[in-house]
Order: sequence, then C-alpha cells, then structure tokens
Amino acid sequence: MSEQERRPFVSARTVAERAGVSRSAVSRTFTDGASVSEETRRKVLEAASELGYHVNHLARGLRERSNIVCLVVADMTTPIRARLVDVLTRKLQAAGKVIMIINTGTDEESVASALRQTLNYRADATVVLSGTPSAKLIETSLANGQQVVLINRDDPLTGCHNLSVDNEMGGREAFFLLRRAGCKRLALVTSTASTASLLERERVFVEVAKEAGMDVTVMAAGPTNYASGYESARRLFGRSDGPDGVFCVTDLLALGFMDAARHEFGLSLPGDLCLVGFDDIDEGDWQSYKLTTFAQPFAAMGDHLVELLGQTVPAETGRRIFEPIPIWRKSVRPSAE
Amino acid sequence: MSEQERRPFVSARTVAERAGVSRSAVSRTFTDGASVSEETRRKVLEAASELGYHVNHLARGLRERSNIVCLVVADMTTPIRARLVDVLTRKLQAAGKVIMIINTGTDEESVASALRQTLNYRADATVVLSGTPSAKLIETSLANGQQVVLINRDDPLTGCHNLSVDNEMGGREAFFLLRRAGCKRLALVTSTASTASLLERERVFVEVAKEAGMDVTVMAAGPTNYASGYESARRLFGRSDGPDGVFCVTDLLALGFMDAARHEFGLSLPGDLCLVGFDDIDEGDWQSYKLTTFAQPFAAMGDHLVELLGQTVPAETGRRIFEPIPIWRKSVRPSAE
DNA sequence: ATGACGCTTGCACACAAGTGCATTTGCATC
DNA sequence: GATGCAAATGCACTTGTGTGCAAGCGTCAT
Repeated sequence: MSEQERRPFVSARTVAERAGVSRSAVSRTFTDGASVSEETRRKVLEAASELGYHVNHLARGLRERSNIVCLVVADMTTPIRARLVDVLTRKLQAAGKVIMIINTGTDEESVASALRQTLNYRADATVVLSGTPSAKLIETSLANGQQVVLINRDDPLTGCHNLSVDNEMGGREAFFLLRRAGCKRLALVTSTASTASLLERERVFVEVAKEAGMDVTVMAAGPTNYASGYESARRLFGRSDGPDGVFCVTDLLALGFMDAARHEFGLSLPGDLCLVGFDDIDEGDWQSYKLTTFAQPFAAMGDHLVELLGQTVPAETGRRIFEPIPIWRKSVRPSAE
Repeated sequence: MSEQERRPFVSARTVAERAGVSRSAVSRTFTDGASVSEETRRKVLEAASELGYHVNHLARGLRERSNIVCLVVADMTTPIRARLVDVLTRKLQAAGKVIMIINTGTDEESVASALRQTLNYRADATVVLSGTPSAKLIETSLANGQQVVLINRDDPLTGCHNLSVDNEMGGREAFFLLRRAGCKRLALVTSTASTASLLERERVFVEVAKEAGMDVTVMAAGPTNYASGYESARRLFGRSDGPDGVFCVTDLLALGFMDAARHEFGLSLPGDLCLVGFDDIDEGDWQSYKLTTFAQPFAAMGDHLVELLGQTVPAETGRRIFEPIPIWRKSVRPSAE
C-alpha cells in the first residue's frame, strides 16, 4: 500500500489481461473504424466496464492533436465575460473540444505565463478573451503549430485570428440614437482601463459627434465596473450643466451611472437624461433599469470560432467583424421627429 | 509539407540535438534537483529558448499525477456561480493546478458524461459545483484514485468531500432578522429547481417560523433567476393580504422580487416590506437594491479545497460546513425592540 | 487441392517525458 | 602519477496510447 502509493488509474493493459486479449485489441475497440471481431469487442467492453476503464486522452494526445482549447480570461465575474465564457465553453464542448481555463490578470506578464501554460499542455488553440499577449509570445505559439484566436482584442497582431464586435458601428449608432432623441449636451463615460475596444467606441462616438458639430465631455473614473459609472455621474452632475445624453461604453458603467443619476440627483429617464450602454447584460433588462443598449453577438462569434478550429488546414488569419444588435428599451426617448 | 501535416510541437529531443547533449540532459535541466552541470544547463536553456520549447505536461502526466482539476458547473452566467468559479480557479491556479472546465446541464446524464471526461483526462480531482453525480459514477472516480469534491451539494454521498455553506443557519437567521424587524406575515420565495441547498434553507425557515407560531406562505414560480422572483411577487401581492416579510433563498430571486414589489405594487422597503436574500451577489449592493443578505464564504471554501487537494494522502472524507456571513444593508428594518 | 482474398490479431514502434543504474569525467589528495 | 571520490552523463526502461506490418485463419472459387 505504501509502495504503490496512488496510481490506480486502470490502463488498457489491465483490461486486456482481464479480457484475455492483446492490448491492441483494447485500443482498437475504442477506436472508430478499427478492425475488431464482434466477439473480442464484447469481451473487451465487458472487462472495461467491470474495471471502470476510460481511455487516457493525455496519452492519446501524445500522438495526435490534444483536442484541448485554452481560454485565457480575466475579470470572469463581470456579467459580460461570464456570458462569453459560458457561450464559448458550450459551443466548443459540443464540437468535441475540452476546455482548459486560465484565469489571469490583464497585465502582460500574467498573459505571458498563461500562454506558456497553454503550450505546456499542447492545446490545439488558445483563445484570448482578456489582456493582450506580446507579439513574441504569439510567434512562439504559432511556431508550435498552435492556433491563436483573439476575441474583442482589437490590437493588430499578425498570425492570429481576430473576432471582434463592430465597435465603430456601436459608437456611431449610439450617437445617432442620442441625437434622434434630441439630446443637446453629450457625455461619454468610459473606464481608465484603456482597452482597444473601449477606446474605439469612444473615438468613433466623439468623432461622429464632432462632425455633427457637437461637443462631448469624456469621463473616466476608474475600472470598468458599476462603481466607476456611479462615480462618473456624481462628477458630471456635480457641475453646473450636466449632460442630457450619455453613452456608457459598457452596460455595467451605464447601470452605475443610472443609479447615481436617479438616486443622487433625482433625474428621471428618459425625460431628463437619455442613456445608452453596450454589451446587453441581463441586468440591463431588469425592471429598475430597462437600459437601451447593443448586444454582442456571442453565439455567432462562438460558431465562427468552432468553424475556425474545426478546419484541419488552418484558415487564413485576419479580422472578422460582427455587428452588434441594437436593443431598444426605455432609457432613451423615442425619436423626437 | 503534406506529409508531416502538423506536428510541429518541439520536443526535448529536438532541443537535445540542437544543444549537442543527450535528451536526458534536457529533461534534467527542467527538473528541480536533478544533477546537471552549469555548462550543459546553459546550452540547453539557450537551445530551448531559440526553439520555443515547452515541457509537455501531458507526457509528464503519464508517469505522475496530472495536476489537472476538473470543474463541473452549470448556469455559469449566474452571478454567484461566476464568482465561485472565479475564486476557485484563482486559488487552484495559485496552488499549481490546471483547471479544466466542463459546462454542463444539471441533469444526471450531463453530469455523468462530464465525470467520464474527467476520467479521460486523468484529472487528479473533480469538483462538482452543479448537479449531482450518481453514486455509481463517483465510485468509478474513486476506484480510479480520483478525489471527488462536491461544493454546496448537500446530498449525502459517501467517499467524497463535501464543502457546503451552512444553509440551516441561513434559514434560521433569516427568520430572526424578519421577526426582529416586526414582520407579521411571512413568505418564502424559492425556485422549482429543488436543489438540496435551497430545500434546506426553505425547510429550516419554515420550521423555525412554525416553532415561533408563525405561518409561512411558500412560493416557487420557476427556475432560480430574476424573472421567477419577479413573478413570485406578482402572485403574492396579487392576493388580498401580501406578506410584509420575505426570505428569498437566492439574491437573484430577491432582486426580481424587490423590483416587482416596488414597480408593480408601489411598495417601499423596508417600510412596507422587509426582504432577505442569500448569496451576496454584487448586484445586491447596487444603489437600486441595497439588499440585506448572507454572503457565502467562497474564499475560505477555496482555501479548504486547495488544502484537501494538496495532501498526498487523501484526507478523510466528509462534510465541512462554512458559516454564511450576514450582510446588513437596507432591505430590512433595524430591530424594532 | 491449392491459391487468392479478406478479416483478425499480435508484435513492435512511435509519441514525450522522468529516472535508476552504470559509466565516464573531473578534480583533489596522497 | 595513481588512487579515491563526487559530479555529470548516457543508456534503457517506464508511463498509455494508436497504428503499420506481417502473420494467422477461414472461406470461396478455380
């Protein structure tokens, strides 16, 4: 007992001995299309079931692809991230992949160590949902035959696939929503985490507003969360002339913003203030909020991801843009024509 | 090109050839405490870095433990689940484990197939956060030397560790909170998903109330989510005498309940209605809610989990109960002595 | 009866690591 | 310079698979 310690995982050899056949027979029994007689197949399956045998995919992964896909993610508790992880894991599993998750920080060193682990486990592909790996790390992954997919990371990196929601369209449409609602004093609320996605939404919103001859006050009070949105509203409405039309680059920011506007300043929506978010998290549909926003088409992105990984010959890399879907609720006045 | 297809993962042999040493030397370089001269170590590291070599943990896992821990979970998008997954992945990673996630349904067949996959990948341990595996499946896992840990699944299954929040205390304290607030007409809101945890909270709450001579209306309108809480409130306040003290077995239910009470029936909290939740999700602290609730001590549970898995000799199995932490906010009147 | 053909089956090798054991090397001491 | 000792190194075996190759066996047609 003290000698064998703990290696009780039953292997194909044990099954073979019990079934009175060769180990090859066991292997073939569990391989589709291999040549085994009905008789030995039966014996093998019986012995396997008695012993509780399960094929060792680690060993199998030594020869062929491992079927492991690594998800690198930070801020998993954020509703939008949780949903993305949920959708992707479901779709990947359905496609026969196994998901290894690496919960990391967004700083470069954390991502780097995550990438290295991905290689240690011979993952077929790495999907990065947060943070941005260095170009060198990606090169190493590619050199090892691994696919790299970035989701909603707009940084231009060669050699990897890039799935992203159309942030440009988001920023533009958000502006038009507010203008159609007749808003005069615009503000944009973002976070101090300068993600490329968020920056893009901000850039386009401000740009389009400027083209239309309108100024935009930009506010960033902290990380991308409820509290920062709340604080942004306090600062904006603490001034003499607060905005009457606001685009929060994230729903979470928007909900915090809305709560502060209502509870601290007694504003009502969409009367005194029109508010647009981005992401379409569940909470935005709650009765206390009913936030008008844009949904990220995660299902479509997941399908595309599966398609990419399914190809034996790696597809051409590049960007693939997905249109956000406008979700009309009650935080913006209907068009005041 | 068509012949070698894609197996470009660089192995120790390639590194050895490049460095002009034996493969053993490479292996030893990456093994702590192995005997290698400074000279060859340098050569190996240099070659490894040039080729982008990473030790294959799959192959390593053939001989010793794989260091893989499987997380079986459903409803990942639920805030409380997302946080649990987040905490556990962080703690396990910090302890050198690698996390494989299986996003499954709660039905027995889904869980069974998840458990099988766990075995396929020789995970050292399986941690079940949702659903309940059959006793037979658990037996197979144990027979294969795998540890099984159930979290917040109160079902009595032998051979596996059981970490759980103290639901009994939750139900009891919830009642006392409401009684101290002077509530007369009690109700309990739960879901139609009869999880052992939820049933336990319900059972104790009703029992303690009965001992104190108070009746409890029990309401379950659907799955454990916001919408069910909302619907429960509509039904309860649609009657002649709605409750003035409610325990929702989940924060998500509580938030939906609160929104309906306020927006559909114009009730104010804690004046007309006292409300207690359970879980302490972030949303409960938002300005629109400020829900009084009980926090699940996930950090402590994670620490204990790591401790369990760290032991070379599997610890004695059994239940370990963690006390929930009362979170005072504004949905319950302060004690009316 | 014999050869052809097809289905099974086992051997042996490959995959990528770690490690016990024996051998070689290097260095210091007598 | 020979001897002793420790450090370094390489061989070969181990882990659990999948599979090419060749041998074995049975059936059928000539």
